[in-house]
Amino acid sequence: MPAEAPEPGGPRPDLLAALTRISRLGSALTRGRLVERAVEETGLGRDRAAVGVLVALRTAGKPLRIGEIADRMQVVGPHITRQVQALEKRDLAHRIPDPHDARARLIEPTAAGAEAADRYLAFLLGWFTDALAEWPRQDRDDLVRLLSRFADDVTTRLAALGDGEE
Amino acid sequence: MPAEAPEPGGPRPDLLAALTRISRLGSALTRGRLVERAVEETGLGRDRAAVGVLVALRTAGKPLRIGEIADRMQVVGPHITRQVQALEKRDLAHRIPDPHDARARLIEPTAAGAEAADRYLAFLLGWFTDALAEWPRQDRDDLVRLLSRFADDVTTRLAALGDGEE
DNA sequence: TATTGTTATACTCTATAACTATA
DNA sequence: TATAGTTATAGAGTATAACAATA
Repeated sequence: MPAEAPEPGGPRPDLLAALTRISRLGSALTRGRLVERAVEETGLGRDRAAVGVLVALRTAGKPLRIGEIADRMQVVGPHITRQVQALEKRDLAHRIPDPHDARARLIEPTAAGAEAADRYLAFLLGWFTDALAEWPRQDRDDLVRLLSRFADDVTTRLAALGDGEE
Repeated sequence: MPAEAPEPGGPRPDLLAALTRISRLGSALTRGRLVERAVEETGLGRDRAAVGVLVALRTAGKPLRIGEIADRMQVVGPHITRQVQALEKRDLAHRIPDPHDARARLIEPTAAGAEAADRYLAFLLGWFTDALAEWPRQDRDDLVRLLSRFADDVTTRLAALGDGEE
């Protein structure tokens, strides 16, 4: 009987299958060769974590405080402190005083750092653009639209999980 | 001029924005409280990695060799060896001889292990079902369909990156 | 000689705790 | 007293290298 018209809110096996695929994809992207190649594309070593900070700064488009970077990347402060120190050593970022708060410093990519971040992003964007190149236009548009909304929805719900409770 | 009708294959800023969101979502899911809660739901400790193995076995629906588990999870063999040892100690899985190859053993969840995996999956599936509950039916269907295809496409291309070259 | 798995070891990313300086 | 950041330390997850047993 349940084969006819499943209730709109019920659990869906295809959703489970999709989540399984996405989960695998997530690990493959995080640890796999694509990001490795993209990091190599920056011309620097293969320090993924530091590149992540650089990308956060680049996409922000303005200098950020340590705490702001940590929030955006959803990691704790000390981790960012260390990555920024690594970036500074290689002249990819530098600290400038925060005019409004002497406790804080603003982190800003150097010209070399900004270029490295751009190469990284261009490589990834190109790769995914290729991956979608043969898709029908409508499907591509739908995917980007729905994926963005999905990510936003889920991120919001995850934040709620973190705060008060479920 | 580029505001009118962008060429179908060109780079899209909205794709970059979507990738940024998805990337953040990925980290939040991997390290965040949702999976933590789902793992707690199993009734076992908070050993995410071991639960991953259990889920791989459960979704396979049949006993798997160490190498098969490693392939599906896209990690190396020694890692699986250790997780399976942990599962065995807690009576969540056990090894049985492979009738076709005396070098290998087949890993099979115990009843307790299978139930734990089911609780984990049910929790996650329920959470995502809730997250999509207020979406229009059509959008939900499209998302699941396109997301699955996207994951498959990208996984295939990633595998190609690993093999020959690209 | 090639393959399956194990043991031992090391590395990457990230967290927690304790502390300093400024607000 | 609360907040921003740093230093020091620890842990989870996963990789690499060397090896054992069987094919």
